[in-house]
Amino acid sequence: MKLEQATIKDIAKELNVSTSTVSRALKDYPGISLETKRKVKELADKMNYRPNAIALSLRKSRSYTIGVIIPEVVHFFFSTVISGIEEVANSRGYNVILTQTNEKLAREKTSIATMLANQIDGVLVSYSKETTNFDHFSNLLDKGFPIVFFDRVPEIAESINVIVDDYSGAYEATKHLIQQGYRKIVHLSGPSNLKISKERARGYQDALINHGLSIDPNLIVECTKGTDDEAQKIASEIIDTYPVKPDAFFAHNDMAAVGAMLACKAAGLKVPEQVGIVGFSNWQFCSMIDPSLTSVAQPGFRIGAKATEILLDLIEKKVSPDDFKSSVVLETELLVRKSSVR
Amino acid sequence: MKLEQATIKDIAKELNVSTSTVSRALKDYPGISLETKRKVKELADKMNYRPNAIALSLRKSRSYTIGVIIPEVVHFFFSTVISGIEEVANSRGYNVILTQTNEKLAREKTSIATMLANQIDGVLVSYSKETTNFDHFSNLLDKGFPIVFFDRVPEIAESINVIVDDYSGAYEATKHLIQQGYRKIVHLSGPSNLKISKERARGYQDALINHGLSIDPNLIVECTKGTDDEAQKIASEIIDTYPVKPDAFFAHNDMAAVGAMLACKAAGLKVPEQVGIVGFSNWQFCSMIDPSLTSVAQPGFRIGAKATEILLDLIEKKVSPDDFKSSVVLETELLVRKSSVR
DNA sequence: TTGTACGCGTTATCAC
DNA sequence: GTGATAACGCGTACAA
Repeated sequence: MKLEQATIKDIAKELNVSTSTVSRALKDYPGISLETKRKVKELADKMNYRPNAIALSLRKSRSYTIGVIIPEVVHFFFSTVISGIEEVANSRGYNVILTQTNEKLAREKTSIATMLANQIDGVLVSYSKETTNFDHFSNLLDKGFPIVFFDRVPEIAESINVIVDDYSGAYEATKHLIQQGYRKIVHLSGPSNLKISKERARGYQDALINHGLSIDPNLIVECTKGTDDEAQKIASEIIDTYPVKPDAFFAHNDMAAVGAMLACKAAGLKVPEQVGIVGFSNWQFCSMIDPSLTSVAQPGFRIGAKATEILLDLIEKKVSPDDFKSSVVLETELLVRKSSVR
Repeated sequence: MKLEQATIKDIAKELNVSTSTVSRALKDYPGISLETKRKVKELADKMNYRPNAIALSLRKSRSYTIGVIIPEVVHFFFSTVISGIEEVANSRGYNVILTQTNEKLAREKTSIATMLANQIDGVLVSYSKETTNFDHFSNLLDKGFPIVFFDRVPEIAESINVIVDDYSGAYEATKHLIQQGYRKIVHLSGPSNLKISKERARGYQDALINHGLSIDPNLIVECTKGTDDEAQKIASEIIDTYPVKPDAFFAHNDMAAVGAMLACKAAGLKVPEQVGIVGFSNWQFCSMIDPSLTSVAQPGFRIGAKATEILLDLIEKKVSPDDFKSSVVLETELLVRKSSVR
């Protein structure tokens, strides 16, 4: 159990020098004889000495650890973001400590608390669906604690945000459907308290208007859960009961798009001949399903990487919070596949 | 930046008592007057005091943090495992620090090293595809450092392993194909240095033999990368060039199964009428593709949860390593869908 | 009932 | 060129 890691003290004792000498020798400080330096380094190597990061943290009040708070790990987009975070943090010598909130506000708060107790240097956050009040974040921001939000970002003045251009992603997707000749386009939207949902809906609406189509409020339906089952039910109902049959679905995520596709198949509607479908996020399965699903790709890895770079720069004072008055926006990319081309 | 967290010292000064008194009052130690206790707690509350976990770690040489080393985060199975780990660790008051190796041995070694420097109490490992030598783990095990392996486990005596019953999962999958009347069953296997690959291949072979079929070595093909592209190429080649046409594919993972499915479609073969297909892992997309994919479900969440329970029990000395002479094996479940039923 | 002193591992500061 | 000491925040054996 006890790892019995060698300490600077052990080396000092063995060599009959002081701990300070050892410390300096190891760090190539000036004013240490080459001879001593050599001996110390040699022994350190032999004893497999590794500085105790905890002791360093205590001394410097810096842990070289950042926290990550996300709603869910089992999620293609978020896991991709984590991958980007991991990559950058690792290459810059930081550890990543992770918690998922499972979309619970309470969990979000306790996570922050324990992370702070662990002296993390900063935190990356995508908040839970339950979160509507941001005091637990603003308190920290006011004290100058480094926080970078990504994807799900609060609409408060002090926050530093990294997001994708949901508006233009949705705009391009809708425009694509229109250009393919679809006219009655349903939008399966996300939870309306999330800014990303609003932006996607706005992009959808503007695309319609700019192409001379009118907005039919009946064709905008909220899918709160975002699962394929839920979307399938909703889409089936629209197909069965609406007087004017829709000829396309633009879903706020890929699961919902699949739900719509299944509903079409069940109703005997051919995709893409009769109904066009576009999703959002470009999950792995998009290219595997039949017909393959057109989707708006979000650069998850880059979001994670960018957010981490900013956070670490903040921590290391290479940039100031004032440099981020407006959100950092990364571009989406529409990947056209079979589900929307006729 | 500086969070200026209140310390025990601040409270002591404010109240004109010693730090030890404060410490004891906060922990309800005997021999503290109710009055003092009340005052201390009140002020601690007011100052929003949180014990500094780093200082505690240093003092107790216990960090209440466990490390997790996995090949990839963007992976349905592994992210599910992480979720299970997170859940249990969190509920028992431990932090989780995460690194992905991207299947690189070098990364695996440095990860372990930095985690140790951070005084983690134990580590959960699923090793990289490059790892063939386990000295960097056995060294630690020999010193009694708690490690629990999951999914990809080393075949060394001292290791504590949590795995799924790959053998029986593969056996059942193959048996199912046979019972559905398929006879020329191809096995798209995984990298042969992974034990899980060997076990799955063994289950496949035993099922054939026990049902009176012979094993054709030509029908066992290794897919090292495990991507759908790779599998598609391999499957196409088999379909095109083999004298005896295969009528089923049992793949070591779902991606490969999808590759096989695409290859069949490209060759004009109907699934499941002419060719049956079964995958492994039950990724989310299995139910979304058409035809839906029969797959062997691995209880990822439970693997993560179980491995973490064991690790924490080891750390807290509730169990001894000797209690785990043999691997902990969790059962798989064959989820029959359309791709294998005619 | 409370305070003093020390140690966990490291480094900055001052002294020799 | 090297050593002694204090400090980071906390818990605890020992004193009072």
